Amino acid sequence: MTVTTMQETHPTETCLKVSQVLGRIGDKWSLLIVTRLGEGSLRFGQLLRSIDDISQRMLTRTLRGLERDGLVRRTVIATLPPRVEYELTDLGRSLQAPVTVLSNWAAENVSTIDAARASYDAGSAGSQGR
Amino acid sequence: MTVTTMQETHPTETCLKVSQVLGRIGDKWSLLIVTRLGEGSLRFGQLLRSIDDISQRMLTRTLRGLERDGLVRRTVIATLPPRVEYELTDLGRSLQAPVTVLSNWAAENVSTIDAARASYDAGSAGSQGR
DNA sequence: CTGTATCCAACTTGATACTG
DNA sequence: CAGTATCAAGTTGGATACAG
Repeated sequence: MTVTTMQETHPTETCLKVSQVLGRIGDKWSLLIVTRLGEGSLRFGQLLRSIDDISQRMLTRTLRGLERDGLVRRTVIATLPPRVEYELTDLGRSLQAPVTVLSNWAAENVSTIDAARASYDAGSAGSQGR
Repeated sequence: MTVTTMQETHPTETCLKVSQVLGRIGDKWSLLIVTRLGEGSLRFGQLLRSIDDISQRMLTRTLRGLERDGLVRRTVIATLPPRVEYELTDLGRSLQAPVTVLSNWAAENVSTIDAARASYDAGSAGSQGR
C-alpha cells in the first residue's frame, strides 16, 4: 500500500518535499560542507579552514543540522584535546549525485543568469544617464 | 588559459556557483513557481490561487526575481483589466531537469530525513520522561 | 580543539491597505 | 486584475567572549 510510484509529472506533494529538502540544504553553507565532506572525512578545524568564509558558529550550527537530518555522521574521539570527525552518511552520499547535476547546471548557466540580471537592471533604472 | 573544463571533482568555484544559484532558487517559493510554470504559462491570479499559501506580495517579488534572472518571461496584455502572463524561458525550462533530479531525491528521502530528525531529537532531549 | 552563549545587524516574510 | 507601500515579526548570520 501507499506505493508512491511517482508517475505524475510534478504533483504538489513532490513540490512540497523539494521545498522541505531545500529548506535543509538550501541555506548558505550546507551544500558547501556536504561537498567538502564528499571528498573524505574531516575534522572540525579542517572544515573551518577549508571553507574560511564561514564563522565557527555557523559551521557548528550547520553541522548539527546536517547531523540531525542524517546526512552527516559526527564521531568524537575523546582524547585531550578532543577530536571530532565528520563524514557523510550513506544518505549524505546519495545526495551527491543530485547536487552534482545542479552544480553542472549552475556552472553552465550562472553567467547567463548574471547577464540577464545586468540586462534587467539596465532596462529598469539604467536609462537615466540621458 | 583559465580553461575551466570542469575536470576536477568539486572545485571551490563550482561550489560558489551552486551557492549563488541556490541563493536564487533556494528560497521558499521560486521552485514551486518554476514547477507550476513548467506545466504551461499562467496568469498572476492563477499562480496565486495555484499555490495559495503564498501571499500576493511574495508572488510578485519572487516572479520579479525569476524574471530578472531570465528564468521567467512576463507578458503584459494591456486590456482592461490588464492580463499578465508568466511562462518559463528556455533557461527556465533547462532548469527543470536538475530540479526533477532533486525532486526525485527529495521524494525518496524525505521520510528518511524525517525519521533521522525524530531520532536525533529523541536522543538529545527526549529521555526526560523517565 | 571543539564547542556554547550573548548580543546585534540585516534580510526575509506576512498582513494590511492602497493604486492604476 | 495586478501591483506597490508600509509596518511588524521572525529568521539568519556574524562578532565576540567564554567553557570543557
